[in-house]
Amino acid sequence: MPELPEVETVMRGLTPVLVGRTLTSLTARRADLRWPLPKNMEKQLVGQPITALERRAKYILIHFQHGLSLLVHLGMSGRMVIDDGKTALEKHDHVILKTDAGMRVRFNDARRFGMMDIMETETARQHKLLVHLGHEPLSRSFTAKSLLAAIQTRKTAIKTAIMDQEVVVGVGNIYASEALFMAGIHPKRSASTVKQAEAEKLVEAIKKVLKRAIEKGGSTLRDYVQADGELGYFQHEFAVYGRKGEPCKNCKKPLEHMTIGARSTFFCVNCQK
DNA sequence: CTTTCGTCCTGACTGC
DNA sequence: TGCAGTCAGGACGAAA
Repeated sequence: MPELPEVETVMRGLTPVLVGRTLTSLTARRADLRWPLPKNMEKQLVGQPITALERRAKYILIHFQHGLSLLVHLGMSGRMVIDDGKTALEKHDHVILKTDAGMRVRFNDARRFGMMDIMETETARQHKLLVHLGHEPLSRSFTAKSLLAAIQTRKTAIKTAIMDQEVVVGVGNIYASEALFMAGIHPKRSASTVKQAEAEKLVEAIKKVLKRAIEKGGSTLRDYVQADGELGYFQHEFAVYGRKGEPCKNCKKPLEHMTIGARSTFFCVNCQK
């Protein structure tokens, strides 16, 4: 389940394989993922040098020299598998990229919640999927002040609010539970009731939780092509997520579970108010 | 405008 | 062991 740290890790792993290389082939093995794949992907991108990779929210942008960019979202089950192009393709390998260095990148996505699109690099920020995105959580612009401004009129649960990409991007279901636990805020609290001091703690917690996860991903990136060629899916140590009934690491009281906005939520009723 | 809910998809897991 | 049913989840888009 790729959240921001996973996407960041995948992007960092792809960078040395792709940047500075020329795309020698691109094969779309089906016409759609979540939505139809762009028309003539191959014609638009093959033969072009890749100049840079970038992450925005949970999207990866692959920039090409001729001014087009490939936008990729991993969805729920999307993976980027790097290999030398000599092994057999696997089930759910939907899009295959090859470079002039002989490396192959396979976009494998069992559930097909992922997506790809091609856009002009210059106007990428105006793309309908990117234009409404809120602050990057690890940027300086994401502060208690900016968070409060975004949520002070919102009556929805604070957990739902921080998962809203217009408020702050990249906080998915898992890290939302983790960050709220770290900040001592009950996930069901109305967002509008969050006070300045709590917002400060929450912003701090979101940054810390995400940074820690990226560092863990980073540690597995030393040899970015792992034995199985898979990038960036590392073991997490969660404080609350998936730990219903287990003792709170803080107070030992059994952790609780509830559904908020149709999403599984874990918290400590004693430590989070 | 805000908020909720349905939807897409398939593998993993549960219960009988 | 097999099968049916349930759950998981990002984010759009429709509905309330």
